[in-house]
Amino acid sequence: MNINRKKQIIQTAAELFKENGYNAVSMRDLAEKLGIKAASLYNHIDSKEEILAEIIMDLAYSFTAHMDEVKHKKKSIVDKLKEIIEMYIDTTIQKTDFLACMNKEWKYLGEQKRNEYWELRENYEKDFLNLVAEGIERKELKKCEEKITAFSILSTLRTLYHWISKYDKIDEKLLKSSLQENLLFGIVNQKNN
Amino acid sequence: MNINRKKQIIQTAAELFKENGYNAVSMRDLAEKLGIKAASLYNHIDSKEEILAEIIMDLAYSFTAHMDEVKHKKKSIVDKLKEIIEMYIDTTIQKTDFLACMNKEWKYLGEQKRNEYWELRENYEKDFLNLVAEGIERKELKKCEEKITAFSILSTLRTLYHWISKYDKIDEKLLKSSLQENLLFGIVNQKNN
DNA sequence: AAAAAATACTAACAAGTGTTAGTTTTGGGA
DNA sequence: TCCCAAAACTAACACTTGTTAGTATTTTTT
Repeated sequence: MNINRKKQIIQTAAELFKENGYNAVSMRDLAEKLGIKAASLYNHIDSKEEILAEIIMDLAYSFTAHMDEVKHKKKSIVDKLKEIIEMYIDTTIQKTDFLACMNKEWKYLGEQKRNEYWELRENYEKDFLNLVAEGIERKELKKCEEKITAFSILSTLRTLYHWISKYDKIDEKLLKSSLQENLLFGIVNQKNN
Repeated sequence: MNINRKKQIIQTAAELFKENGYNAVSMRDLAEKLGIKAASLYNHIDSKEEILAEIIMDLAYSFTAHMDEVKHKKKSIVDKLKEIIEMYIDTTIQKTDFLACMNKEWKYLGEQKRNEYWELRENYEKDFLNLVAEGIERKELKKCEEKITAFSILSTLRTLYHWISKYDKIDEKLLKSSLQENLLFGIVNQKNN
């Protein structure tokens, strides 16, 4: 069992799932893109569902790990938020297909993995929410509806893959600084008011 | 042919599509939720694809219509953006299921409708982008990467349905003002810097 | 070069898909 | 009450789905 072949299958599956959605991609589609027959896939993987789990779960854990790392750092809340944004952008650029699958196809994980994933996701959101709340307490952030604020930033980050795959050339630094500026400081020129 | 029955089918389909995705919902699933057999659906609709088109196309045109209306108004850019945000929130609240289908299932429209939809969507984005660009010109908005800014706001609006269906009680006014504040003026308390 | 292991293949399965044809039931207007 | 259209039904179709069994081929190890 060649592990590289398995990785290749998963990578190819991620591309297809991102483009067409998990349910619209058949094992025969996947096999064809790899130049083999569908049945041959089963020498390397157990099921279609397993492929999706392989795509999603590691990535989900890496987000959790990063959040756990950041939240205990001795930094301002604004800097923590910046770091989270930066990490999300990095991951989106480096693992576009995997991230797209995670954020739009997780519903099709088998029940067990889906629950596991969901817990990670909920905790990530809670941690994010807590950061916002703490930022308000410390008066680093304006008073605001924490849930709405958290949602709005996470929405942008989670769908970033959509825009990134539209353009083939991305100025990573520009993207990071622009997004941080927009999400944290807004877009209205307040000097003129 | 009772037109109310057709509307009922489309509404029920929208709920299912939003929840499980177009491809994961079979005509038998849809029929069952309506208390009939799958074949009976075809007394009211021509195909599964038609249902999706009925869900999406009207809504897409209403967004285009609203944008056409707003962009020629004599208002500040900030107020135009506020109005667009407000309209998006209204629609998300009133037609949650339809909007969810539009924003996450449009890929499964038949080729013709898909192209038609795509054009509307691209034009909407272009108009939005132009508003941002004009705002910068007029110095109402800060200098920024217009594309990134436009993307970031539209992302939030497009995935709002996701959050709204999580909570059953929404303070509409609060949601509108909070989101406008966050998206346009940012979240960082700049008085303290 | 022989043996073993990995990976491809063909063929087929049971179940599920959207849809059609033909028939029965339902319900409101003459 | 009879009629007719609307809308439900049963049965079946052709096709696609994920997956398995069994076999051939290729690659690696000895």
